[in-house]
Amino acid sequence: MQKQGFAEKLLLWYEENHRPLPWRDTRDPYKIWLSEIILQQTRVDQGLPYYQKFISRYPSVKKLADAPEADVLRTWQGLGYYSRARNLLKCARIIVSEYQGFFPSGYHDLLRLPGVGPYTAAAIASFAFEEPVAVLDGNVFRFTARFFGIDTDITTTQAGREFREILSELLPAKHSSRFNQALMEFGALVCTPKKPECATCVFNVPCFARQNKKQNILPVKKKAKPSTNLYFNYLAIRQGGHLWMALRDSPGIWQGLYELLLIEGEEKSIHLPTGPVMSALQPHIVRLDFDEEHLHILSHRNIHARFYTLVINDVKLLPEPLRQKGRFYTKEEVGRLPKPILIDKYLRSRFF
DNA sequence: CAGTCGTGGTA
DNA sequence: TTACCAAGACT
Repeated sequence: MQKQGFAEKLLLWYEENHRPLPWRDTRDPYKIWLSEIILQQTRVDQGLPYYQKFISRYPSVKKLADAPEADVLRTWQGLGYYSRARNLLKCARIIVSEYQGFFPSGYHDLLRLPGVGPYTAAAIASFAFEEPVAVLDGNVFRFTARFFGIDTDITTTQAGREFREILSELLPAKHSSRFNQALMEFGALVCTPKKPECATCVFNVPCFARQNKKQNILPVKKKAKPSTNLYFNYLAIRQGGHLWMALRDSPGIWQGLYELLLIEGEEKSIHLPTGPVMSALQPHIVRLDFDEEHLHILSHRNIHARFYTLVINDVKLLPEPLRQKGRFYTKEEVGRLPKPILIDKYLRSRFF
């Protein structure tokens, strides 16, 4: 199949079938950047409401740059991969302070921004500035691997070089932005991971995977290593109408979000957690309840969480463990804090 | 380079 | 139910 014929067929399909999305027909780098960060490892259906919220609360990069991190994380709450939100804010502040509020237009300058990797830099350079660079996301890798029958593991850097070379060659001189978006949309709607729509696919005749019935083999992707278990005992400590919460400030899961008092266990246990923290709290406990274990699944962790509700008496001097990291918050304050979805769901069922 | 980082949807 | 995985980036 000739290069020009391929591009023409793809663009024709795109005009007829693409989804109308708010960031699609704009050249506004702010909107394109925002949508691309939100859509990293995230489906359009899940990301769309967040995009609307962000545009509504932060209509410009300047407004975003002025926001406190906790507010940005609260807006991001529920989307996951929270480093994206922290880097989003970092990046906005750099755009304002070092670029006078205007995004750089070149791939290599964009690549230096926090949270902007090879994919996102190419997407912004292409969609906002019509730079003729190939945009390689999961959709493009999948379609390309199937169509050309490439069995290189797409998680390797070698695959990056190999696929980039093929797509750079395929990229038309004109309408490269449209071409890139079309290829991604095609992967998302037709050449899907499971049960691709080969019967109606406009490329089904020349497609290697279709010819060789290897739609389920390609693309080749290294398997994720199995999840490990974590055992979280959360203490919802209440005093009057207040609830004790603390910031997770160390790098790792849920950095920047707020949670209840966490006592991590080594293994599954039906017993009340023990240790110095519990000992310090013990004399102040007025009431104690607990409920069944919640299993919270992350991409690489299984969190077995058990929540304990403690009501403690109104002492002047807080027990030492409670003074160190967090403090008591009112219900209104708790509602505004960014929280892991696990914590948010628990509080909605038992606290609010 | 391998490990880390969320959440929700699908088969 | 289990496994996969979605418009990746960072360390």
